[in-house]
Amino acid sequence: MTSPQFESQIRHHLAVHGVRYTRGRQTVVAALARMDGPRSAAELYDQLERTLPLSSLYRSLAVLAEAGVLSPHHGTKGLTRYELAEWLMGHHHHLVCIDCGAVDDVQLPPDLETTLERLVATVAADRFVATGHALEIDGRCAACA
Amino acid sequence: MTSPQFESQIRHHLAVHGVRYTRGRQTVVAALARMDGPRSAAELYDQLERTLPLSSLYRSLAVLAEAGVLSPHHGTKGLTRYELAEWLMGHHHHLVCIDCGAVDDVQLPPDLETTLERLVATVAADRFVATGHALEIDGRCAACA
DNA sequence: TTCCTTGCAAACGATTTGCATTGGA
DNA sequence: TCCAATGCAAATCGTTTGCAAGGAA
Repeated sequence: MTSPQFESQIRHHLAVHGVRYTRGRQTVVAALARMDGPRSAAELYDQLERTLPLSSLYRSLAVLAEAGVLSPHHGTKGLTRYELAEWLMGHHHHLVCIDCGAVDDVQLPPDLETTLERLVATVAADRFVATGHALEIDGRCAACA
Repeated sequence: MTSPQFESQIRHHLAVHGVRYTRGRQTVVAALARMDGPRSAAELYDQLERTLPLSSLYRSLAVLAEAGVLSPHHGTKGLTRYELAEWLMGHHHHLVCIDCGAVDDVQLPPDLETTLERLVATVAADRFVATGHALEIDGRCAACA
């Protein structure tokens, strides 16, 4: 199912947060771990061959996101897609193809990530308490260029 | 209503695109021009004191976005917020409140924007033809902090 | 006239919730 | 045991659409 290392990290994380890791929730996490990008409730529903009711799916996604295991990603058409949180997947940014819509992950070289973090801190400064950031780079992927 | 310079630029842009600049559409643009960040249909509806029916509002937003006068921004809670396109507003980034979902515009100081552009160019490098970028800074706004 | 736009209400699709039942610590 | 999780169906909420009436060219 889920890669074993995620399995134990998540189990521990949820235990600490007093959240049960039930079969339904494990199923959702396992499905997402198999994916190569964020997925919506409907997409997971299909992927799981409709064995898990949509309402349960939504509830699992909400609980797991609340617990910090998943992070929601709001995309086109009002769909919310979820992916494993950054502490599991690693901090990354997105390359979004303006032609085909494909989303690729990019990890910045440490020095650039540091630069970006300093930049964010400077900008947020007094008017805002920054807790995170996301850089989206728009352009054309190799296939579309 | 709308700052006169926007008024004429938009009017010309729409004429070129064969799209009428009706009173309803002018109202929507004027309302957005007064805002300091992207706004959803519901927010504009309230701002306009419910004088403009929601369905008309949605239709105006769709037409104006399609014509390139507005750009949509998909945010928390499945809401789509719109703002004047960058060719009108100038390039900027967003501060997004993770509690209330409010979105504020930030313009980076020129040196930081330059830094960011260099960073983007470096990252995109060979695998991607970058045409733009968007930095989202997540955190808590003054009201929610 | 001939399109395009508007308003109202009904329709939609994604997500949430009430409630009775099941399951896990 | 006992509270949390689940499933189903009904309810919500943002958004879209059908249709008839109101402009503008």
